[in-house]
Amino acid sequence: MATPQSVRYLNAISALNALFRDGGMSRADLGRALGLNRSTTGNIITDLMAERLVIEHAAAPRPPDPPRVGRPGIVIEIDPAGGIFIGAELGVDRLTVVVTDMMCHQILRRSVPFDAAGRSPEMSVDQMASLIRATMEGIADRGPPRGLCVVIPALLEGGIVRNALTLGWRDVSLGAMLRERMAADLPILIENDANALAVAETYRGTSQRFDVVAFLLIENGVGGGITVGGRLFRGVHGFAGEFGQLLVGKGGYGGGRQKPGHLESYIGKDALLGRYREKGGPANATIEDFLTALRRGKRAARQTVSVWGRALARGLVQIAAVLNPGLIILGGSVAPAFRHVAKEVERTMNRELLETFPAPQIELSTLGPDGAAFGGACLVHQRMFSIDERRIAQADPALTLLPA
Amino acid sequence: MATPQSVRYLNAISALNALFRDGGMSRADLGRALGLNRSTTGNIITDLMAERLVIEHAAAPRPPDPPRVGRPGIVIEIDPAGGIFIGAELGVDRLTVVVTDMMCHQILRRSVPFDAAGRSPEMSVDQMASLIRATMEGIADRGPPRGLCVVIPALLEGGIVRNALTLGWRDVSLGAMLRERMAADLPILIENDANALAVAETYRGTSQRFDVVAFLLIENGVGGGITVGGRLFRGVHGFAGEFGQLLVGKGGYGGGRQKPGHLESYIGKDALLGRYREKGGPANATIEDFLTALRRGKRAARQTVSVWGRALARGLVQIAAVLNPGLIILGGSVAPAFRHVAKEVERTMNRELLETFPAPQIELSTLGPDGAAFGGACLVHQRMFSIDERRIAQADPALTLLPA
DNA sequence: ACTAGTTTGTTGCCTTTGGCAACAAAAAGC
DNA sequence: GCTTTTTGTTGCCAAAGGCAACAAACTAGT
Repeated sequence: MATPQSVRYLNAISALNALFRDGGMSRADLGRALGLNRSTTGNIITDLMAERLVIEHAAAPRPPDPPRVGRPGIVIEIDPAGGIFIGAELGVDRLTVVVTDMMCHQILRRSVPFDAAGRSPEMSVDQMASLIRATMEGIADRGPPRGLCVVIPALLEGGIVRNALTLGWRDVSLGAMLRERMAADLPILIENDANALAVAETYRGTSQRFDVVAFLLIENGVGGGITVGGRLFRGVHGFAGEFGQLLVGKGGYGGGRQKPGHLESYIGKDALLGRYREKGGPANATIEDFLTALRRGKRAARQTVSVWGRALARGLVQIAAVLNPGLIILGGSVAPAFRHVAKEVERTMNRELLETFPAPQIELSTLGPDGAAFGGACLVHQRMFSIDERRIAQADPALTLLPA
Repeated sequence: MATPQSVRYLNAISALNALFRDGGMSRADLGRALGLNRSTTGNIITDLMAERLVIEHAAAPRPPDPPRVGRPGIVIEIDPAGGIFIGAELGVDRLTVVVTDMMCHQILRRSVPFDAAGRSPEMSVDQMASLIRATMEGIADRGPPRGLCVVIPALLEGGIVRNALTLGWRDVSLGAMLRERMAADLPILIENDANALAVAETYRGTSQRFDVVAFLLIENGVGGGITVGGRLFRGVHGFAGEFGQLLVGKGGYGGGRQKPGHLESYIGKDALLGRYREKGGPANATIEDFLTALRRGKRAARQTVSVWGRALARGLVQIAAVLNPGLIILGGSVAPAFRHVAKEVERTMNRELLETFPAPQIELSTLGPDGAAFGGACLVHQRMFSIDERRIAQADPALTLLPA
């Protein structure tokens, strides 16, 4: 169902996105960009200002690079103090909170060491909640929190942690636990780490160069996320993009927890280091040691990375064949090894794919260790800037977020 | 940009879809289903009747099963004579045309033998065009043609046939050729056969039981199509779902054209029959012969299908891991072999996928040899019943299709 | 310095759309 | 036959966008 009010909602969201994407501009320019009348645009801006979503740029900057004739417009921009978005990552050994402003620029981060194995889920969530609260203190001037997204390395199903191998959690009602501990009107999302990173990447390269992008996260385990038009593709149960389960052979080097044949057991950290040892690498080498050895051209590392690259290429071919993405981004602590096999991997992909089939571009993630938490903030931001089908059906003119 | 007229467009499309999905009903019932006022619903129906899209059911049927008190409503339904949709398949050895009514029910089909190898693309398209024209004769009483979709076993890119191995076509501007030969105002689509079959399946089981469905087409080559919410997922270049390129091993039984390791070279018809011969099957066995031998429990066939099933299972695992579909449908002339390995395949999938990962349901396609052409008709139908973003931006109140 | 020309933001009026209330019509139940 | 219930239609209202007009603010040229 749509009502005359739905039109305003749709146009307001479009206006907000145009300002987010293309930066501040005058009402007249915005109207032209959206194909709306100046008067209509003016009304929309009035509404958005009432919601503290946009603001008139105080000191109108005087240098119009191509000198434009006529009365200069008042620049409208996303209100930097219109609110904040909070992303929080609950990792195996670290809690990280990232706060972004309305432009989704990071304005604050906190990170503390953490030992998931040593405490119950309840205690972990308590610690996370107090870290979030502590982080929010002192930035009340940036406006109200518009939402929170907790990111966790786990298979999720509707706010419930089905299985978090690295944390040792099973069937934990994380959503309900967070709801109890946070303000009642705060929208709360929960997301898988690979998915959050995938969204973070589309926010980084704001250009959104490709409609379909796959993100491959290579740590101990191997996960992934798929974005279509910048939004997550989740599959029926939310498990799409679990690339670790791709079959790339019959064996693998998993340490028992991983299934033989899985991409995970070929290119994951455990597998890589296991094979490294086998080839003569030091017994207790870390991934950083391995990468250093690679840069120095050590033989054991070179041999190891070559096998690693072949398995990776096979996995990437599978992803390309199914999704036809424009870009595949590699992330996680193991991903930097790709530099040393890039040419080989690309050659393999072009060989294995049909000649008429365009192979995707492969890139390394440029996100740092806060990437997942930042992705969480992006997800809440995205939610606010996206059209909510349910809102179209309402005659409610308020543009505020729905409760989670 | 949205205007007050966009609201009418959105609501009219919703009404049309409700009538298509749930069958005829009164204005009052429709209004309740959509959450719209009775008066608004009445206005929308007036508009739709003017477009010959819906009609008042002539003889109001008198048996209200749960006897309802009050004035009985006039049943509104999709106008069966409101127009026709044409799907046409250009196969290797057959031309098929299927015509459906506004409810997307097949009302006519024609199929003639054809020899693609023996003639130029121009001649082939000529023959197809005259078959379509001949089919349309004599059904003018069903209303105007609302669109045509030509289905072809090829890699397509924006109306251009990039590569049709089985037809021997390369870089043929099929779209332009059809445009020349058909009425200027007829919307024309061109689609890959596997994609058309995928859409046909979602139209068959109108229930649309799952949001994400993968269709695997197993003929000589192996292709596929992916639907999300009933609509095709195409990837950046329109090549998503090219499952034939999945890597399931190192060898395979391709006849030179197929690449080693590809799913295609393991489970395609050529590969299957090649392996069948190797295991002692008759030298010139057809796929039908093979399936008969299977039903009769012949040893060579049983051994062959067992290997075939293992490769298939590996391919299905890849699809499940990437897409997390609720259902994978197997189609094509080789698909019936699945019955003999169903249990084994499902066991393998459950073994290879993580326990928390829900394996998709696997089913055999129930579409007959006209399935692809029918899918073409479905695609045009779907196009008319879907919201066109471009239309929202227009203040044009007419609901007719855009030119292709 | 001054005028002409251009662009901006706002205001009033019109059209389209959906919601609401009222009404006659048509059926069931008593 | 009368009451009750439901349907489809008809005015009237509010909300939204388009259009035209206007004052304001700035550039360019004289």
